[in-house]
Amino acid sequence: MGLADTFKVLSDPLRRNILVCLKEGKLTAGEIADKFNITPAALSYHLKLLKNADLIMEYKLKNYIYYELNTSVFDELIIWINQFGGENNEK
Amino acid sequence: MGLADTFKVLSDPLRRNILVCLKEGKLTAGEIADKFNITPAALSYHLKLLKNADLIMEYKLKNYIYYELNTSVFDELIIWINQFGGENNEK
DNA sequence: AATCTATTTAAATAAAATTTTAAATAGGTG
DNA sequence: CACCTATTTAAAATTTTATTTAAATAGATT
Repeated sequence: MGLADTFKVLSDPLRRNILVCLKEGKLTAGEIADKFNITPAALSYHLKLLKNADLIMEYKLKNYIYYELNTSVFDELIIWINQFGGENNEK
Repeated sequence: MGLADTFKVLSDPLRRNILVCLKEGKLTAGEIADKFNITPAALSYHLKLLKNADLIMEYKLKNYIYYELNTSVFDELIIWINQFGGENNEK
């Protein structure tokens, strides 16, 4: 829950790819697991990290758990990066 | 040497702080080690990772090794982040 | 040349992150 | 209610990453 967690969570390629998948819309844990070659338990671990870092949100429906993107945390990240001179990011 | 390495390298707080230090200008390995409570060998390890990820450059002068920032790699990072909707980053 | 200073490299160790396996939970369905 | 499906949790095993310790390198100083 902070910049440090955001960077840490984004350092894993699988977790970044999960976020990319979720751009299209919400998915259940099972649907995400199908897209990647990973066991449900391992996926659950990554989803928990993403959720703790506020990069995704979850809600239950029937006996599924849906996950969806939460992009608001990226703002903090951009601010950190921009301290190194964000002049070239206009376009 | 790619987006994956950039994220991985930035996931460590010490390494991020080293980059922040280097905003002010170049520093020798020793000067950096003084700013943080870390042994020269451990620092050297982190500097190597930062260098491999193209986040810093080094050059030798006398028997010192100077390190300086290379911010160009951040562009790639911004592009990745902006796929999630960079509308709010105008200001 | 001998030695000192700054730094790196290598090997061993320690710590942290990830995966696996097995068991638990919780909500639908027959 | 007994059972199936989706998912999580917990503990152990594995893998990856970081630190320590000791030795090596390279250039400066005497």
